[in-house]
Amino acid sequence: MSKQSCIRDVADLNQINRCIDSIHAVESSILKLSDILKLAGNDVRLKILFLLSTEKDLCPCDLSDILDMTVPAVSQHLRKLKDAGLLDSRREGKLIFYSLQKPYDDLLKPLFNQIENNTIMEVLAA
Amino acid sequence: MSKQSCIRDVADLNQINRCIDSIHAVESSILKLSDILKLAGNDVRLKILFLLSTEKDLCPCDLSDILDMTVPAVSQHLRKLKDAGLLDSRREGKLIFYSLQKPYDDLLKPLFNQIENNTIMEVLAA
DNA sequence: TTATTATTTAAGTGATTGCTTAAATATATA
DNA sequence: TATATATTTAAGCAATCACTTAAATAATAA
Repeated sequence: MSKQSCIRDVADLNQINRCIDSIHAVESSILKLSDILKLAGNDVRLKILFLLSTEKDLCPCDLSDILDMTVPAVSQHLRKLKDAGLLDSRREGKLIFYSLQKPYDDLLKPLFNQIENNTIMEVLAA
Repeated sequence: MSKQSCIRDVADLNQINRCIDSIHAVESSILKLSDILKLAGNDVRLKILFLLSTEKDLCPCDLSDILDMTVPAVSQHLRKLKDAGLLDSRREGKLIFYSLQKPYDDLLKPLFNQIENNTIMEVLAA
């Protein structure tokens, strides 16, 4: 309540208060999820996540070849995903292999399913 | 094939080619989805989408009150979502009501379910 | 008409993004 | 050791983001 931005008397205060409560209840989940989606909301990173949802692991070098990008560019994306906890990494000699953390795999799976069935395009065509 | 960025002989060419093919097959879906996730990857917009997944519709004025934000700030977020086709709008007198387009509701629902059950936090705790 | 209200649009701004190139680090091999 | 390879880090930069404030539109009411 308090400072409303509009002075309409048509406002459904029930609805507004319900919404305020609803958002308040999930605030931290929303913040967490929006951080994850921000990372996934980049085509290069989404490709990396998509690939790692089926491949066991990949190194920056592989990804540079696959995505046809500069190695440092790939590395910086991997760093972001790693820092946010989406990826795991393990060293094997000169190579460093990145893999997708299970919980995030579960989280993103429904989206990737839509990609693989190409339902994304169909569903969003209308 | 062609220009590889690393000269390792350890590379699993089968894997790399499989990945290249796999990405190529879903390229346009990935681009589409990353655009959507980029929009959802902002806490204000994610809140708007979340609210509209349960509320029939809301006006900028409502959202300004609910989210405790300036009306123009809200309006500009709504514009982005509308431009991308995620939202519909209908005028009713002075008010303009925004609602979530069904296909996107379906797409986002699995994520919102995890939010409402607060499984997001639990699942991603480890 | 004029005034009020709801919304959008526009301009300005500081912060962030995603690349580039060059340099630094780490590991393996000769 | 010295050399080569894989990766990261750093600096620089144009582009984008998300807000702010002020002005413009649109619809209603006096």
